[in-house]
Amino acid sequence: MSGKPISLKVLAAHLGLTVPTVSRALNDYADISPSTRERVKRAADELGYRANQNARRLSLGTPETVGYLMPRFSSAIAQPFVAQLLQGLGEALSKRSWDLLVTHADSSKDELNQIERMVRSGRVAGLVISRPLKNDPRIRLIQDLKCPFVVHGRTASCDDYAWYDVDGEDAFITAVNHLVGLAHSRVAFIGAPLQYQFAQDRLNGYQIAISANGLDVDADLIQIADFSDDGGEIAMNMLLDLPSPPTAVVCVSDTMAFGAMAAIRARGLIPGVDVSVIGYDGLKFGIHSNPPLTSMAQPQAHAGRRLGDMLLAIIDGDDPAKHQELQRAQLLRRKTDGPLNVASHTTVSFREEHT
Amino acid sequence: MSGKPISLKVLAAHLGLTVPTVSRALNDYADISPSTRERVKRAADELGYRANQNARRLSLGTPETVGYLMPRFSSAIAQPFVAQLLQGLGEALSKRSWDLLVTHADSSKDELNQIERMVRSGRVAGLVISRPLKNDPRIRLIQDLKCPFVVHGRTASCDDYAWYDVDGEDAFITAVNHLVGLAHSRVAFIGAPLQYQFAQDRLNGYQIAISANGLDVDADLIQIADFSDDGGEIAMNMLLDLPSPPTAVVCVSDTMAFGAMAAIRARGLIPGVDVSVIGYDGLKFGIHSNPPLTSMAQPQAHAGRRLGDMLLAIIDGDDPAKHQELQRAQLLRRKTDGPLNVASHTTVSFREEHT
DNA sequence: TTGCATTGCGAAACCGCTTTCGGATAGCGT
DNA sequence: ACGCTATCCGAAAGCGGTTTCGCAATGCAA
Repeated sequence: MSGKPISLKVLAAHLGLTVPTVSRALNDYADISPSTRERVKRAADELGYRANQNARRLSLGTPETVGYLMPRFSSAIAQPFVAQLLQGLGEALSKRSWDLLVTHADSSKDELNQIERMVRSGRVAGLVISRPLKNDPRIRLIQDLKCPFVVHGRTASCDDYAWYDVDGEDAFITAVNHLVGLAHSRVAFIGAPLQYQFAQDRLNGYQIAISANGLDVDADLIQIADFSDDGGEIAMNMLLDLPSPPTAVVCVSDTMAFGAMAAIRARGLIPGVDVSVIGYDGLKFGIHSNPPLTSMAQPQAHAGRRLGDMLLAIIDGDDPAKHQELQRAQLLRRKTDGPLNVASHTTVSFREEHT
Repeated sequence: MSGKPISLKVLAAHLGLTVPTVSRALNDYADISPSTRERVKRAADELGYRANQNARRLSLGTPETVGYLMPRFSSAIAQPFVAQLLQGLGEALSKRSWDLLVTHADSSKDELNQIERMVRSGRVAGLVISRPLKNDPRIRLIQDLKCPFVVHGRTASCDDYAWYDVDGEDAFITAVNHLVGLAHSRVAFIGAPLQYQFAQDRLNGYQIAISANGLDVDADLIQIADFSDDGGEIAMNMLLDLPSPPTAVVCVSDTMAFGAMAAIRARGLIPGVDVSVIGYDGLKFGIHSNPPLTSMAQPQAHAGRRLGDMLLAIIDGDDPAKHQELQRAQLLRRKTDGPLNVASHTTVSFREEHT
């Protein structure tokens, strides 16, 4: 079980057979007698033979590997989903013993170069990308390269490729409806730059739900900021400085929601009492925030598994357009969604009159 | 720039040269005239030639790839460091355009099988593993396989291989000293199962510091639990149920500390006021916990970079034993380390007298 | 016994690239 | 004119597998 890898050649010599025969025996070809097939397999086991994958893949013409491009984060806090996604992806791929290659790029340009190299050099048979922009250059490039891929998320036009996404529009309708049901009428939105499609989808859901509930879509209540906790904090401060501040806010991510809560607490207000907050991601950490964050939850490991399965199917020849999955997010109630607090509402109005 | 990859053969035909000549031109061999070398490189650029890596690696005899084994987590909350570590690893490897393979195993047995397959099949030229046990079977296996590797962490005897670790003993001495400096005399320890070397190291630091400060090492104040937030909560409850509970506690991870804080708050006590808490990891999220968690911080991306550099050096032939790095953790003060609170101390004593 | 299909394996070619080796051409001195 | 050394490139072999093809040995029927 130790030492240097053993090649097919020495295995064959050991058995008194030729290399191709042993190869076919191991791969269950019909033209090898059952007896020698068994003999070969037993010997392979005993010697601990493992086919050299570089040779095998060269011959097969496929790398049996897919690549994952780690998203470039503005804030380190946003990364917890990566490990779970990778785990799910790995599970799906390991069913066929494919490999998972992970890369990270510092700039968008780097990223495009990396993609081009990975596929043209035959390193990967498919790609998974996360968090696409509305019009994502990576997708165009990968399509040009005719490389199978799946997108974790969607772009503005997403009819001709495979994707797995959580329905952000639906989730924000759910979130807003929930808050309106708690008697809130001034519900704000804290979003990320709209170049990200997910940011746009969630904003759409927000606006749809606001209108559907007979409320006004007040542009002041829509704050777009950096996709980070700091961004959330800044956005929330803008909202609280409004003449007529919101009594509830929905945020495009838990991370931004954490920042928003910091801003709320900094003014002596209590998230979930004075201002309700709903995040998005359902991070486990939310249990430990102050107070525990209500959020729209989504299963990341499941996303990884689905993405892996879809990609393999497409590599096998499936039509990518047939593989489009929209998952619904679940409202995960913790402690930051509360009924409209009339007292703090008037306090706010009071403050408003004196500024 | 599009379509199917272009092979060396068609490049050569395009140039009216032979395959080996083109290959050597691209690889800067001296026996190729500068003029044809330039001509070849220009043509390669224009046609977007990329050497097929499977072929190249087969010929070279090295996969130019290293593998990372994702740790198996008892709790999904424990994963945030993975993304940063991978990012750092990727950076180090990309300097030589090596690849990073990531795998995940469900069981320890699976993990050993995966390791064995990865190295014997020539998929990776080296391995990185995280969080070793005191006597980790993975390390023995990898050594048997004669595969270069680096460990993120250490085992009980760690003289003969390469590792990068944060000095947990030192960190806990720092943490305990800090708390004692705040007048705490009953400082507890919340730890993970001692099969993990890091858990042992941190416990050692705790015990050393307690003794060095002239305090008694009280076995009741040492709680070992599952390495998760729930574990931390259970452990803290045990401590608070003690006849004479601690006024401060150090935890082997931020995650466990979050759980501990939940237990503290559940009793109407305030972390950092009634009971001080110091975590370990310095997670960004700690800013948003209730209250913000004081922690022993360590830079994970830096760890990844160093691990990558070390592994490459070892693959190049360096003596693994020469590559052993101990990083110091920094005390990151936030809000859970406070001076001994006499009021709550007596409250506790009061409670104690009446049970 | 001959004839014919089956069975079971070896021979050869190939995947795309690298590297060693040898030979043709050019450049130089004499 | 000759020989000699450099210079530059082509020929061939090899990395470790897979796959197509063909042939020898066996089985069976006639």
